[in-house]
Order: sequence, then structure tokens, then C-alpha cells
Amino acid sequence: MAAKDGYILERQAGHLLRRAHQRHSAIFQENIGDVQLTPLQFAALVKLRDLNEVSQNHLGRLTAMDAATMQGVIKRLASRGLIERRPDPNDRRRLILSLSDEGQALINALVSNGGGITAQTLAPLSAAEQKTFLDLLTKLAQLNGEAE
Amino acid sequence: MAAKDGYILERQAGHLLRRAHQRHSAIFQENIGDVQLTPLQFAALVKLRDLNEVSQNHLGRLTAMDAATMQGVIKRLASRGLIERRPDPNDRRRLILSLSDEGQALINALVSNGGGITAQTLAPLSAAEQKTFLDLLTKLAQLNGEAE
DNA sequence: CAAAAATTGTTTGTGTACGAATAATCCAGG
DNA sequence: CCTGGATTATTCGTACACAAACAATTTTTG
Repeated sequence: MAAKDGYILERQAGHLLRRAHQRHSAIFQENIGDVQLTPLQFAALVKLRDLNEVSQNHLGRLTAMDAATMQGVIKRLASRGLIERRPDPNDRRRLILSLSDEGQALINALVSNGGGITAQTLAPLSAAEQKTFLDLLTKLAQLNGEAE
Repeated sequence: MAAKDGYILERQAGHLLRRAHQRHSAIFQENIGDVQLTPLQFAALVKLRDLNEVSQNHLGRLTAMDAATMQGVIKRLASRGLIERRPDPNDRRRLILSLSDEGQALINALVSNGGGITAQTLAPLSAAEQKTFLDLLTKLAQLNGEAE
């Protein structure tokens, strides 16, 4: 914990963010149950549920995933039959993504409990602290100028 | 941004933590300069600087890295000559890690600017907000009972 | 003390992350 | 209209992240 100069690893934002994210991931896994689904896969399904149809890159932007990362996430979801891919007739570069019936049913079932994961992640804080924390964290999560 | 039920991805702790961590990583890369060093490699060097000598697993615990992850991080640092590995004469399972002269010099030079990365990460917040945020984040980063 | 339990480091396999390069396609300015 | 620039999706390479299984040890316990 001590350090030669004033530099203490345990006080650095990056280290703490990483640890908090680790803890959240563990909570996510516990709560998601027997369904084998990662946080990113979950996020992609949620956004797809909100929008019905989006191109792969666009979905990546909305879920903060790199195009290369998105590719892998989508490939795995598609191979499990949770989402469907079809070419965009208006733009042949694009791939239009949508939920399959199975994917729709799965994400609907999971979302009802989704808030519980955030609640459990923030459980060490009081209600007031939770609100403060989420507000501040939201500011720090903004990359640059974000819109939609 | 909208959702069918009340579930909004952008308000979930996990999603925000992930985004904030992404933003921090980008800031880290910009500030670390031409030295090719990742946040985890940096953390390992910092801790090694504080303690002089530690076993690999112990260092992993102090930096919140999985044993398998630590293995890779250490291997890369050792192959670059930044750290040294030697067997523990008292426990033949253990590998004792320490900084090489080069590693020592490198981390000393980087630590002087290390605080700047956290400052830049937290820059969107006021001074008071920064303190609040770090305090709350510290609580959320605690896995269970932690000591040492 | 000897068998059982725990630790240390390694390897394997899957899944993010993301820079960089590429092919196919779209689009805008001249 | 047509050519240079942007966009979309894919692939490659490197680096986490972590569960699971292992061999070599150490430690604990009956």
C-alpha cells in the first residue's frame, strides 16, 4: 500500500475502475444464471431489442464496441441463433441485425431482472451515494462529443 | 436511448464502468508516450518498485490480476528485460520477481507523471466531485474482505 | 509421520479490446 | 460522371480476463 514517492496504485482511477468492473462482472455472471451470456452479448441484445433493426457498425457505436469486437460478439450470438443477419438492400456494405424469436424471448426474460445487477453492484453505497456515483460516472464515461 | 420497459443500457453501472475504463485506457496510452507499456504492465512495475521482491502469485493478488493473466504480463515484462525472475530457495514452487536496473529506471521516470493520468481521467469533474467519486469508487472496488 | 488439503505457476480454451490493414461499396466535389 | 475520400465489415496480431485442469510442492491434520 505504501510507496516511495506519493504514487499509490490503489488511489489511481484506472486501477479502481478496473477493480470495480471486475467486481461487477462477477455479479453479472452470478445473476445471469445458467444462460451462458456475457455482459457485451447482453448489451448487444438489449440494444437490438430497443431498435428492432440496426447495422452492425451502428450497433457497435451504440454499445461502445469496436468494429472488430462487435464482429466477434455478433458472430457468437448468430451462431447460437439469438440474432439474425441479412444484407441491407439499400447499402450493400451493411449487415442488418435483428433479434430472432428465441433471442427476443431470452432478452425479455433477462431484462426484467437486469436492474438487479446494477443494484447489487452499487449495494455497498447508500441510496444517495448511488445516485451521486452514477451521475459522476456518467460524466466520466462520455468520450467526447456524443450524440445520436 | 429509449427502451420498452424501464431498462436503459446507458444507466447501468456495468456499461458505464466499462465506458469509463475505456476512456481511461485511451488517456493512459496517450500519456505513457512512446514507451510501449500497458496499464497492467505499469501496475505490476509500480508494485514491484514498492516491494522490491515478491512472488508472482502474491504480486497478482496485489494488482488484482488472475494467476493466468499475471503469467502473461510477467512473461512479457521479463522478455523485455524490465524484471527478473529467480526461484525462491525456501519454497520451490515460488518464483521471486524483482525489477531490473532498466525496469527500475523506467518506472521511476514514469511514476513522476503517473498522477497526471488519473487527473486527466477525472478532469470532467470538479475537485470536490473528484474526491467524492474516488471515495465511492473505492468502496465499489472492494471485492470482499480485503486486507494486507 | 503419512494421507489429505491447499498453494504456486503453467497451459488451454473462450471471450473481450483494439490498432492496423484490406476489399467492397457508397458518396461528394470537380 | 468519375475519381478521391469515407464507410462497412472482416481479418490479423497482441494483450488482457478468467475458468478449468495439472504437476510440483508445501502445509495441515488425523
